[in-house]
Amino acid sequence: MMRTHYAGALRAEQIGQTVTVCGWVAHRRDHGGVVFIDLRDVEGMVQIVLDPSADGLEAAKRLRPEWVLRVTGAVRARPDGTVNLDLITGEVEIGAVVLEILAEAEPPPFPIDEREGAANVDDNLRLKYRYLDLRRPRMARNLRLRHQMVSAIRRTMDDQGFTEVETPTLTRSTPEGARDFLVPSRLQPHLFYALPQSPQLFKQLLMVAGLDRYYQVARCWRDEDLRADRQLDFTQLDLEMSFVDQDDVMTAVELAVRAGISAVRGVELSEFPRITWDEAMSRFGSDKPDMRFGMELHDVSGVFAATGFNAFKDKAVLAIGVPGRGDASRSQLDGWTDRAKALGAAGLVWMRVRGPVSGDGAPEGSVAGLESPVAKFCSADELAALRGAVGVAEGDLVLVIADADRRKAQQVLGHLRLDLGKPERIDEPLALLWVTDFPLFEAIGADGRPVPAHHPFTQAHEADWDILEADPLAVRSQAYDLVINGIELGSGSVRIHQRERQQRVLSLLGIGPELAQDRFGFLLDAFRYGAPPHAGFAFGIDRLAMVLAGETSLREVIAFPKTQSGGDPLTEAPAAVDAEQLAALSIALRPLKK
RNA sequence: GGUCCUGUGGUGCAGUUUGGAGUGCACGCCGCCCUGUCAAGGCGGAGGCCGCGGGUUCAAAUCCCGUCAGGACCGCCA
Repeated sequence: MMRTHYAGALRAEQIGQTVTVCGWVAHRRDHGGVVFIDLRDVEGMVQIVLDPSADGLEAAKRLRPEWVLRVTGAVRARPDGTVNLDLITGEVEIGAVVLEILAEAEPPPFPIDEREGAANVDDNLRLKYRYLDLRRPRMARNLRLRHQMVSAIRRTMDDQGFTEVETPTLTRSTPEGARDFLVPSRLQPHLFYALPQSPQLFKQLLMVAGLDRYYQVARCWRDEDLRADRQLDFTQLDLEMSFVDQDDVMTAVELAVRAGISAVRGVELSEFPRITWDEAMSRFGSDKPDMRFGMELHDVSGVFAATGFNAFKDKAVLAIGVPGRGDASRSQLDGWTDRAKALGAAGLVWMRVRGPVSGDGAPEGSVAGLESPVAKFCSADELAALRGAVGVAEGDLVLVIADADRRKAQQVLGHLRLDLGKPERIDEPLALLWVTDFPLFEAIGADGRPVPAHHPFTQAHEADWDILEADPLAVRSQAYDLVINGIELGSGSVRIHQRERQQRVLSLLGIGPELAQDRFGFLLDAFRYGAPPHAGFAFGIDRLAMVLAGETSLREVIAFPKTQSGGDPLTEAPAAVDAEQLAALSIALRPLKK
């Protein structure tokens, strides 16, 4: 047996025992006659003392940070006045009798401890030496937090009667909408597997198979550009249930998410509120609203219905009030205007609330107490009505976006709302909510076909099937998203389990019977044999862990993540392969375009 | 595909706006001293392709162009 105790787990109870611990040298403090070593292992740190008479004293003087040691000695209480309350093990120390060097170490390329000024190491360097980065408290803590969260979620799924089933990672393309990662087949040259964007079709087949309640902690792949909250490969809690409605799924998911949060935060959240997609867009300009703060959108189109101001005339005119930002500088205002334009708006109208609607106190040039470059184009009645609708007070700022396209105006203003109002911390407080009644289709594509908002297996509202072909954009779906602090955690839907309806939707999407049969005929075939009504959900394990860890990047909760350009500085993936490997796959590389 | 930020001894930064000697801070590293420290302390020392390439200039870490890498965002990701 290499050790008897974890170094970081020693407490006053062990005083008097002789123990053997193993770990890494965190610090060495050499006082000449006596040497202190902080020995770190997975549980924490403990102080090793080499007294002037100790056999290991000479060896201890050679020690450097990150050397690996095995130390045997007696746990003893620290002398009066030397207890270290900053250390959990700070009441005790080990008087070393045997000190064994298991491995020497070169100085690490960056500090392992996260003392002030050394916490922010370049991402590239951290990832190149990820095994050292993972020794640091932040990452060690995050990986454990993630495990505890997933562990609690798994227990909750088990308690609810779910069966975990693994599905293939070498499969064929699923119609999720993102680019597939392709894997060439050696046994069948010129054919390709695709890595799943989700186990969508397999879990529906498991419902046909009568499994009733399936879940999986599933690895998924999407070949799209990365973001702070998007990785090429990521993990979902994927689930599907038979003979259920939307509420049943939401309840099951909510239990799992709340258990995960409880496990790492120790808080029991109450039931998540639900709002419809239309309400989310109208009030927050986003289908994943951050509900931790107000600054809701106000539709003031009616106020300007007959305005003489052309920028507002015959447009959807939306406004938000920004509390206390009436003192924003011109360059800040210009910056937000640039942001609005970058997001596709024609411009941004700002108004400083400088005084009362009428009477004294309003500065020169203001109308209805509003100071703005465009105030002179609007009537006092219009601006007074605007103030009333937005509900601002003196010292506030009003931002107005006008656009012929109401959705675009909502989205732009929704972004500005986040830019100006989002709380600094990503994880406090926690505000989760359901967004329901997504439209079945989000737009009409360039080919004249509707574009699915979720995926083509999503059930429409029962009452809306009549207008599927006639007015597709008005069709509501039985699809629902879960949102945490303005981040989309996951989405799900009631599925179409009727073969005829499925073919209607596919045909509307321009996927004819032959193409449908070729791409997912196996699902349509399965529906011939008695498909139960079913519904499901999937949410991002990485994203939930990220928020609960208080991190703003997925990289901080993934052991070996990719950079923004999709590379791994540690393994240097992706990499070229041997000509022989390509030949075995019957693949020839074409020259890169300049 | 696009916009923006960053790149300076091993690490984290300042210096770049207004061109003038590789100047500075903290940590780390190496050596010596030191018996109660805990981010120990004291004394001494080493360490630089200012990401890379080109241009402007008498002179470039600093200005310009390109490029690479990392990051944030838009497009994309149902």
